[in-house]
Amino acid sequence: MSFDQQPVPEPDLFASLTPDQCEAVAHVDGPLLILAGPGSGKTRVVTHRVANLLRHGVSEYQVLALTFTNKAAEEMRQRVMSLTGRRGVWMGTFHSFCARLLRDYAPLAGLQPNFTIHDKDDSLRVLKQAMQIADVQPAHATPASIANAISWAKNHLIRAQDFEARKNSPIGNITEKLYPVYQQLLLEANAVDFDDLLLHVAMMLRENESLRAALDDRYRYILVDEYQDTNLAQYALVRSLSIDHSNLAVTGDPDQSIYGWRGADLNNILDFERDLPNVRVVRLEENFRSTPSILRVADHLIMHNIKRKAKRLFTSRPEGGPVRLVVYPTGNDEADAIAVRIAEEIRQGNRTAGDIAIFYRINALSRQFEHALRSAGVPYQIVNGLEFYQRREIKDVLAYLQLVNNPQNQFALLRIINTPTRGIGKVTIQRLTRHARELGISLLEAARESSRIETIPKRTATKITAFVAAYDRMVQHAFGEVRSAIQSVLEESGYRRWLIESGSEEDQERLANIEELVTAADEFDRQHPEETNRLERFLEQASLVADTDALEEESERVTLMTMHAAKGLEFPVVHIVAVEERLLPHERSMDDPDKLEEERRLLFVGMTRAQEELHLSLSQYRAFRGDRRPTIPSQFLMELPREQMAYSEPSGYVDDEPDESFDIDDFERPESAPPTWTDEEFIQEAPDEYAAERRPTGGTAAAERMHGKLQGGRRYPPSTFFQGMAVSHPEYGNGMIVALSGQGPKRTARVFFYQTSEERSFLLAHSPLVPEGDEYFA
DNA sequence: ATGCGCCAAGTTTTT
DNA sequence: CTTGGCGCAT
Repeated sequence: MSFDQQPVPEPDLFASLTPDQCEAVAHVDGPLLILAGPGSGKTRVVTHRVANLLRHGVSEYQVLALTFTNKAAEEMRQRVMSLTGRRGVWMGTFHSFCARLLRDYAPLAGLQPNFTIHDKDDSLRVLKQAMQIADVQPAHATPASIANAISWAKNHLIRAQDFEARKNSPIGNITEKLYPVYQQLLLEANAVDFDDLLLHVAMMLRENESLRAALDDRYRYILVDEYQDTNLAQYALVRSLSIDHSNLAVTGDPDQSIYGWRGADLNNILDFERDLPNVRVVRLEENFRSTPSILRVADHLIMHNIKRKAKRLFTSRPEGGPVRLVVYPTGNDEADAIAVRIAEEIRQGNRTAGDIAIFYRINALSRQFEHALRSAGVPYQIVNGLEFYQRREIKDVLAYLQLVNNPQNQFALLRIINTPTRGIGKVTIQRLTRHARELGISLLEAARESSRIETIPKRTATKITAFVAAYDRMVQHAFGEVRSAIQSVLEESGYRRWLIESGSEEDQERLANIEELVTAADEFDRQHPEETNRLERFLEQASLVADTDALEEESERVTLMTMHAAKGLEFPVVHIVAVEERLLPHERSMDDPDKLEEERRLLFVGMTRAQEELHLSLSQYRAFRGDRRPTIPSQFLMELPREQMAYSEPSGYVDDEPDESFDIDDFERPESAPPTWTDEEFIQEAPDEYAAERRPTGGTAAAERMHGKLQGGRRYPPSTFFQGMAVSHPEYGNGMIVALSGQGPKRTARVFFYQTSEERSFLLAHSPLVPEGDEYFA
């Protein structure tokens, strides 16, 4: 093909791209590795490249783009759409792609096309049933740990029949027994779990060369995003589709690999060049997102990792303010102070709520921040674990729909046969199950003929028959709009009436959630008017949504989420909280050097989400399992260029047990980082004698204060307090702050006390005032 | 069969 | 501080 015949790339695809970016966008045939640092415009490059492919005459149906989240896929789809006006490119998650493929070729995996996708919760139920059937009562393995082992095996393409326990592995031995039983149960229910989606498809392609070749031919150009997070099953899948046409382009960053725990293999990206012939490698190292100070701190941290490809991050953005590190007395103080700071920033018009995000290591930490933000009147959204589709009432309704779609799904049936309660109890279910197994029929079929089962009393059989009749009426609505299918379920099952009549506050909320589900169905109906298997698609979508998919980017709310969920996002202001040992790094990752490096990468990912401001914080004490425990600052903090950061410690906490407590200097500090922290809040707020003590010895004095050497110091930083705040005083009881005045050490609060109905003023730096509810922790 | 209440346990990250 | 699981009483 001569140059002249190539369509000339229209300038807009390459305009305002760096030379490196252009190189990646212009690449057409052959394998391509894009090593993209954080904020390097990766999505832009990928979408422009897709547009460029289409301009080169590649059919949109020959392009397959695999992402990690639906959200990322949706964003790409939008951008390609606006660049080219075309919609036919398959963009989606690995899991949704596999689900679709598996529906087309279900029999090859021993399934029917209407199979149900189980989430983790469902899988655990299946596993528990498997334990009953196999009659094992593991003493040293929890169901969750066995589920983990099975998941691990599946991610490594080890099927039930191939699984062999390592010697002396108790969990391994139990898994060896249970994995086949578990798998058999899934198969009988015509169901798969998350990992099966990948496993079945990978195996199908491995064992069926003609199918593999056909799909390889169909998907000529494959793009994989976040390649550093792919596991063996995903790797096998992608590789088997790029043998005859190895136009495989992957983007990723080894420093952002944070899913090792779920089987992601960093070697997939580290060895990519070795793995494919003639790989073109493009490095995107210029960062367009963060200020230099943020980037330096992140870079300093990640340099402590051994397993990485050296990479240099640079930016031409303006310097910006220093990264802040703040130490609070307690986790509540931390949450309150951050909430108050955010409220203030918004009030002053410096930021909008949507500019700001709070990241934490574990979901459990979200609570206190939620609470604090609510008290401060700041709108927020949580991207979080107990998400919508996990709620009981939603899962109940979905179970009805799943049974409608897949009558073999005994797990769905077990969930709803007595929900709402209709007099079909444990014993009856046992009898039904037994009958079903003896005759080799499904549980639903057994229920259908319950009147002919001798062990079941007539009265009970009548109830079962009524249930089956209701079910049959639901099925009649299965093929139209999803909305009417749900409405039919709600009416016929009596679920709606059940909730209405209960009258409890909680159930009213459930009702509202169900209405929300109806709305979601409505929307789905509108978006997929011509879809034939509508209900099935709706259920599939419901199973495969990710936490982050629910994130509303446009909404003016502060975003709370884990650092894992933050991947791929960016915010002008980022707070990373609870940077403490056992939390970050997490205690279960501290012993293993590889896991420790992953924790470091996780913090790196969190930091590099920040565009303009980055705040790190921790507390000396944190509530844990009910009681309060002293914390240890994260070892990662000792790896930061602290001389370039703003350190502050808004309060001198008095500590009874100095030895066990917090000492930020317990760790080695690089020679290049003398402790000359700028301490803005300290200078502003602390009495002079503290400052005098601090200067000559720097961080040591700070550490001493953390040790509680300063007797009689205040417990709460003045910035904790705000107007309207409920406070408590040991002498006067509970009250509310009606006014605040003065600055720094002279900051004064005027408090109205309920008991005495009088107002008093306090110098906050010295008063025993505490936020209401915290008085017990003095 | 249901429902309440107690006790125990366990809490990383997620498609 | 929560959730789940189990046992007992109705």
